[in-house]
Order: sequence, then structure tokens, then C-alpha cells
Amino acid sequence: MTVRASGTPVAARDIDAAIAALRLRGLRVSSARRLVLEALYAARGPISAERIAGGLDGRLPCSDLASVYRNLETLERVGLVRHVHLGHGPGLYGLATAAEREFVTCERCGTARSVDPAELADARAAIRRATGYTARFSHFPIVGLCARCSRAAAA
Amino acid sequence: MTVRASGTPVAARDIDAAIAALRLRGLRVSSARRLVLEALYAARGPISAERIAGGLDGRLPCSDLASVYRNLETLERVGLVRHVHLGHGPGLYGLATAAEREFVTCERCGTARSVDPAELADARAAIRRATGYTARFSHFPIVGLCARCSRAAAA
DNA sequence: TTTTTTGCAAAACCTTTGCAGTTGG
DNA sequence: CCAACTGCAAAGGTTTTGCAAAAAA
Repeated sequence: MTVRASGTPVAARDIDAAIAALRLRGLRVSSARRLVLEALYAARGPISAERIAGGLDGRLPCSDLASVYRNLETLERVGLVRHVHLGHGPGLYGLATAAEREFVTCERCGTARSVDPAELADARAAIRRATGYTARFSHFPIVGLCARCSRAAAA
Repeated sequence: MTVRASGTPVAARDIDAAIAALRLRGLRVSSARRLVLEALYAARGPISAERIAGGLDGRLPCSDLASVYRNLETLERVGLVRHVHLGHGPGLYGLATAAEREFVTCERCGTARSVDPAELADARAAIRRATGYTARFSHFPIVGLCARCSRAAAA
């Protein structure tokens, strides 16, 4: 298993800021690339490459899926984008925020939450004590049962 | 995301015990099924369906990959087998042990360890406090950096 | 004999790659 | 103009499915 190289987060307030960041690195601002950014800014959470290619269910022009994947990779290398694997199913892509986010997801109902890494400090410490590993739940989340499904499972 | 239904663990000491468990549920003991069990008993840790189909690199007769997947699903439903997703790459299948195991894996070097859930009790409690979720690291592991890669990353 | 299981082929799903043509700078 | 980027098509890796033939009980 290899971690895809990706730069430090470049939190861009809006599309123009993101585009500026691209130009700064000598990357071109093509319409396909702009479209990926528009979809990511329009979405309220991490979304799949397929949904981006589909123009967010028609709200935006469609684009080619292969180009979307290539652009997501580029944007991620630059640090504008991050992706997370919530269980099975496709990877989900979102804008990089200045503060990294970590994720928890319910394997029963599929709901996911993003969490401030600071809130998981105790958990990380406990994991380090128990295993020696330094956990990072930003790329692969904590998987378990949400409170509601936990209760349902107990019954 | 849905959890594949799978019974409570049926820890079988050896192949004969596993076969007895199959018969007990009215399942047939075909040679393909037996081969999957032999591969799982011969392996020292979780292995991919492909490696099972390949007869553990020639040490056992080959079998059909689709049948291997079907049999793994059957064996998992019965509770004789469990599988885990360690990062990208194929799922890894292993014998169900009486005591469930959980996993930690390093996203840098790929090494994985299995851990007694009891050792993660503090971590689980901290996660529950922080998020309300009850984490379960048996199907999707804790992903992070092992001690060695942690040190390397610090430099 | 009857029902389950197999083997093969094909497809489904997500992602990457090759390539000729287009486009941004 | 020229390197970067696109769209399309094809392939890669993992897993599932359909179906007729084989085998377990």
C-alpha cells in the first residue's frame, strides 16, 4: 500500500483563489479543470468522481470521467483537494480545508461525520499506547456503528 | 454501505471441525470448498481470494476464482471465515477465531498487525466519547503510521 | 434423483492509461 | 507555437452474476 503523494493543504476560499493557486504552479486553467472545482465548491461534502463528471446531477455541464480523475489527482497533488474512502464504494473527493478533517462512518446506515482531529486526540493517544501506531482517520475513516445503530444492535 | 450478513464466529480447530460445521448447516462439502478451507488453514494470516484460487502459489491445486469468492461468502455467512480490507488492494480472508481480532495497518510501509479488541478498549471509549460512534476495527482497520514510519516521517 | 455447487464466460464497478487532437498561455 | 490538457476508447484490478454441466447427498 502506498500513499499517493499530496501537498500540504491549500485552503482556497473560493474558485478564484483556487485558480490563482493553480496558476501559481504553472498549471493551466482549462474548462474541464474549472468544472471540477465548481462541482467541489457547489457540493456540501465529499463527492464521487462520477458525480462530478455528471455535473452534480445536471446542475453543471458534464465532463469526461477520465479527465475528472486526472484533474482530481492534480488538484490533490497541489493540495487543493483531498479524498477519503468511506467503506466500500467509490472514493469521495472534497476541498482541502486549512485544518485537516478526520472521518467516522457507520457501517450499518452509512452515515458519516467529519471530525476535528483535536477531538480525536485521546483516541489517538490510546491507540498509540496500545499499538505503537499513529492513527490518521482522514484518508480511511473510523468505521463502526453510530449511536442510533448501536442502540438498535443492542436490541 | 451495507454490512454483509455474517454469523457469529465459528472457531473450528481444524478442517474436520470446519467441515462438520458445514454439514451441520446442510451445506455440501465439495472439493472446491474443501480447497478454500485448506488454503485458509495453511496460510498464516489473512490472504486474498486470488491467492486461494492459485493454490497458495502452487502448494495446493488451483480452483476457480469465482467459486472461491462464492465459497468465501458462504463460509463467512456461516461464521467460519472473516475478511478485512487493509488499505487498497483486494480483501483478505482468514479463519474466524473464537475471539474477534482487530487490525492496525501502516499506510506508508503496508505492515499490518492484528490486535486483541480488549487492548483497544480505551481507544474505543475515547472515540465513543468524542463521536458517539462505537468503533469496530475488524472489517476496516485503524490506518496510520507504524512506529518506525512515524519516526521516519518526523525527520 | 434432486438440489447444491462448479467452471467458464461475461459483466459490473472503480480507476488508470494510451493516444491523437485541442487548447491555454 | 508548444507544452499541457482533453475526450474517447481501451485496459486493469477486484468482485459479482448467469447459466449449463457436474457432483454431493
